[in-house]
Amino acid sequence: MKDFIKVMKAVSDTNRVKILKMLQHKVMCVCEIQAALEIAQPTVSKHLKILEDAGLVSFKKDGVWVDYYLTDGANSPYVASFLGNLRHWLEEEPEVVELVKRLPGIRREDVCKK
Amino acid sequence: MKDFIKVMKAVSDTNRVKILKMLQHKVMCVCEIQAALEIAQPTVSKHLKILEDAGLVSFKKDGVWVDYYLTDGANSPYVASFLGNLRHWLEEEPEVVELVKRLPGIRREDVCKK
DNA sequence: ACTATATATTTCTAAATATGAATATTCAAG
DNA sequence: CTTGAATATTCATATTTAGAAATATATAGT
Repeated sequence: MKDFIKVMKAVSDTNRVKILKMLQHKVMCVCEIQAALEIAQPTVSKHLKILEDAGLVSFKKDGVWVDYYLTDGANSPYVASFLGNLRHWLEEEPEVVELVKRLPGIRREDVCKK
Repeated sequence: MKDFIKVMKAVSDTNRVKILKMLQHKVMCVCEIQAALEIAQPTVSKHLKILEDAGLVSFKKDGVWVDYYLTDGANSPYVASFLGNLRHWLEEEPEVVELVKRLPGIRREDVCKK
């Protein structure tokens, strides 16, 4: 039950859902996500930790950058089911459409290293 | 997005998930649910309202009693998908197994009207 | 109409949560 | 081994949420 609730709670926040929707399109580092969502960097890190604890995302370090990506949900039926459904869910949602449209223009070379 | 989050939040609470799991087995009135979960009656009513707002349950008045039951999720893909999955999810969960086992013994004739 | 029972609503409190500012850590480059 | 950039952690605060006690509403039976 604990694991189940953890996953559901993780996907009960708008910003976290937006992160998942973006990660459907490409692997992203923290500062890219930050730029896309326009929220503070620590807030992004915390959201990512919650998503990771739930088994929804994972990361790979690449130098200074930390690349986050969607998991395959192999160790949680809830995660697997959710990520599968999310592929077609919220595709028409204005906030998501807008985000995804801006996604190609958000590259770490431009966005970070201010 | 709003509706989506509403459903996810609704299913992010242990007691509400337990209510849904019980309603898979039978229609229940508020005092039966209260007896099963052993929490205060206003708390049960509030949980039921949250579940209803999310489209997960509905109710039918029967005299003084209010019978709650699972919806078919017809007006929300999120609800439909979730309730479908929940049928096989958490079936082995000790808390749920225990609850369901006690379910036949919880009848309004015995439980209410103290 | 009066009473008793089932349910809903209001109100308050404690705990959980999202957020950002400040700070710490990590890592690559010089 | 410093410096600078990316990320994580800590801390404080505002909002949300679960919970129950008190109260209100509704309905059946008398």
